[in-house]
Amino acid sequence: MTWGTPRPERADAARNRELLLASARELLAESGPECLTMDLLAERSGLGKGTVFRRFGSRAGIFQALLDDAERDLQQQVLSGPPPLGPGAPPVDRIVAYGTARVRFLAEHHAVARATLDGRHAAGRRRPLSEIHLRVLLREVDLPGADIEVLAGQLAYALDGPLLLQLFAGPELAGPEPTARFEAGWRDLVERVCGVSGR
Amino acid sequence: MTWGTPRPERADAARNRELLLASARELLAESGPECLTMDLLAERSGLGKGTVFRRFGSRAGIFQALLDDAERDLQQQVLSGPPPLGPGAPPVDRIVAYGTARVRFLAEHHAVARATLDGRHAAGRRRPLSEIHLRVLLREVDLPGADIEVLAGQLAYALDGPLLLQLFAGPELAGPEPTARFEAGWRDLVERVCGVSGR
DNA sequence: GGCCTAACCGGACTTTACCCCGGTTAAGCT
DNA sequence: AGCTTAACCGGGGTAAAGTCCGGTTAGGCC
Repeated sequence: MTWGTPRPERADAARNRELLLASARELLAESGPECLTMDLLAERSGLGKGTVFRRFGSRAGIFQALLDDAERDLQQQVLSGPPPLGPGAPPVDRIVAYGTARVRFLAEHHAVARATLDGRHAAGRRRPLSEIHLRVLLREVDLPGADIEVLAGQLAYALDGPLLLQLFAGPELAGPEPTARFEAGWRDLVERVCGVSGR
Repeated sequence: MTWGTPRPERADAARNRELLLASARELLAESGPECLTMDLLAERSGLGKGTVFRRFGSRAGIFQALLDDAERDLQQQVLSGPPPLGPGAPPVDRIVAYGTARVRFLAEHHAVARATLDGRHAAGRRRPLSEIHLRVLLREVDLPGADIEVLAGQLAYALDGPLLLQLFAGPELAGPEPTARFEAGWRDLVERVCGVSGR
């Protein structure tokens, strides 16, 4: 008898989870991440504050959950969408396509992404989705002597870091101009790292 | 008449600044970053809480100031130390050497670096020192068609990100084993990006 | 259907970052 | 030295995150 899932989530708990996420999205759309407080979220959802913390652990945890939810779409496209983002294209092309998609994703959700870092009890840093996908794709490229684990981490941060910094600095310069530059920069970086022969 | 420096820092203010940084270092050494509260720091320094906030703006600001101070040493070595970290070596060698130095720096100061991110009013994200140095050095390498600004940002985050994530996860696995792996990974990445011909 | 227990819920409580503003003092000029 | 003013200092006040524990309820088992 194996305990893969120690206990299924109770039905009311799951309902409250969805309710809280929905309220959070509402508040976020109305007045931005700054104004989303735990008390307000609890009141808006008609629940107690203890419940909010039980579900998400911390303020940052809420934003993390929101971001995870949004990321699932991207993940689906990567796993089973059309190439070159999905399976079927050469790995280097897929890596480049992933970067483009990721840049757009971050540009769209930068407010939430930023808020996941907030707070003293920040949601335990997890290895980002990007790193896992990159690791898989990099293995398919012929890279003799490379430490794939480390390289995947490096590229994942090379992708997210500068863009987020940019989005931190200027509130709303998420226009097409700078993001296009990041997309081109990513393509260039990947081709340098993988060599043009990898495709 | 130019106002390069709008006003020199008042003598008492400068004294208090040093006093506060010294107290902060003490508290940090005694009981770790978690226990450093603004009230405690003010009391320990014999100053008011308002003064602490005036100097540093926020809790994260204190850690930022501490980190800046430590970074100045590294900066000195880069600007005027012996090669290959300092001037006089081929640019690619200097970039590799910088990575090694940076990895060790982060491993040593990871607690403070992490705390820099804490708090809702995090110290306004600045472009890290790494990015500026890398930009200068990359310009000296022949990289046709590269967007140096973007590339410098990418490499700066490729250097800091994975290491910090690692240090976040495990409290004290800052041993030589993982850092050596990051150092090797950095060398490999730089050589791939710059081509072996760049040196 | 009734019981048992573990998980859940609420909301009062504590802690802590951050704000504010009246009183004080350093620095420069005459 | 005396004056002016801008900057500094103190510490009480506020808001919001995170904790705790007694009461409640869902879901499995007989």
